[in-house]
Amino acid sequence: MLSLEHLANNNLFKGLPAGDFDELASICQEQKFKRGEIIFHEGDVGLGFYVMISGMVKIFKISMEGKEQILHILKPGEPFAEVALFAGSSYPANAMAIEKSKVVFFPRQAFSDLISRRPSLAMNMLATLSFRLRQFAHMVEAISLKEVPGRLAAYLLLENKESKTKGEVHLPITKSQLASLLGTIPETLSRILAKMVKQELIETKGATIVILDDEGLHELAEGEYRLS
Amino acid sequence: MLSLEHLANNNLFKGLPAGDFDELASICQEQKFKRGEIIFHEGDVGLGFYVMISGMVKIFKISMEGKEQILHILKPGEPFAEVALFAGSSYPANAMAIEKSKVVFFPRQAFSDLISRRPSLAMNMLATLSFRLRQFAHMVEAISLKEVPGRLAAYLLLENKESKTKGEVHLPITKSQLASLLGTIPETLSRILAKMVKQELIETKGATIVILDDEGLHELAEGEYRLS
DNA sequence: CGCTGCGTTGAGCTTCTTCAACGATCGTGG
DNA sequence: CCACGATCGTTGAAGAAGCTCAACGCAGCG
Repeated sequence: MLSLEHLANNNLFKGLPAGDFDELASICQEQKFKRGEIIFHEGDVGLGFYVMISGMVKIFKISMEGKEQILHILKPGEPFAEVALFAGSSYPANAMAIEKSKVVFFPRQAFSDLISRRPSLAMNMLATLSFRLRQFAHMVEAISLKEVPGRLAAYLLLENKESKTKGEVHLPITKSQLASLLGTIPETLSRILAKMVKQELIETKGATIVILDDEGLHELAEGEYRLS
Repeated sequence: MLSLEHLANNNLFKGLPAGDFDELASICQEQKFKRGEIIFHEGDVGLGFYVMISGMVKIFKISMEGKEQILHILKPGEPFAEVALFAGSSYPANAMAIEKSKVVFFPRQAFSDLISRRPSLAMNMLATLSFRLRQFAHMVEAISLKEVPGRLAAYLLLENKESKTKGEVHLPITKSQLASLLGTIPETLSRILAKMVKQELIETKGATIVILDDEGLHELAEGEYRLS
């Protein structure tokens, strides 16, 4: 039996009767992954879904030529691979731990049973999926309609908004991974960071980025301005 | 009161007790839109969601410079704008009728009540959203990892698979709209179609495209081949 | 200490977009 | 029924953004 206190605060399980946690605990199992370990491949049969406990996981696609596009970076508390539960039965992308990670795995059938008995759980899951859809719509817009400087600016502003240290963004992932998340390659990202520094929009200290010109970044992100 | 026979066959409502249809009919309303009419704008408060009855609707984003990216093309039977029901309250993109269209509108609260009382409806909605997430993952992959010829080839093969007339694809939308759906512009699409014709992968007769080399298109779509 | 992965920079090239012009098609109103 | 305008589609030439390839510095870790 597994301690699921972490999960009680989780958005997905909010409002769930206490008794149900025991039932959940009896059907789920903890799994650990080392940095770089694959959790599942695209196309694998989806036997269940996961909730992050600690560490960090990336969901990504990879092309024939080896270029990678990260779809999500998952942090503690977030569920992933829920899609395989409700539509089709295979995972739509790959998942890899990008640091040592601990996750909880919920087998498909047992969870599906519970969800159909618990309207609040179903509603929470609907909210989760809807949120994901929003993120995806945003991602498609960014990749298709904005140039790399705009995407980077939007990313920095978003990270800054969610960070405690206003004005200083601590990149949670390597710059190579960030490039892949933004739909570009490390070389391009590096050049654009350099340009932003030269234009005094930001300063870089390794993995920390200091935001000097918040308004300038907003204009870049909105496409009102360019980094010529 | 509205006749909802069309909806009984709808995936979303499959398995719903007959009595619930009366309840649904009492809360929903029919709406008509002319070609080119806006159904809602991105950011509008989402008062409910829609199901297509007839016609065709596009969901799209638009950039500062006016470039458009189509996220979905909706055909009869498909629901849209469900996201606004469950997460946030605003529509995440714009919707426009691209032909004369009829839709049914379901107000938020009434539908939300019903869904929390009907597990099967909740499960169907989860399946719908999950399917959308898959589509989006696929779209991000295509736009980010494939070049335009690859995306076009993938589109043609998909349309052909879902069409009755094997080997002949009837484009359901204009080529300009198709360009926007594929994340490019009409000029580029036109040039690539011309190249594909020259390489005898396809033939074009207006809005009909004849597939001459199915395997060649597959190789293009998978990135194993290029249209040099 | 050396290896490996990360990050940076330069040069050249490919793909795609932009801008412009023009032909074809379609729907509509006279 | 024809004529007109609007939209759509095509093609050319030029330019820009980003990618590829290559080289190299650097840091962390075994």
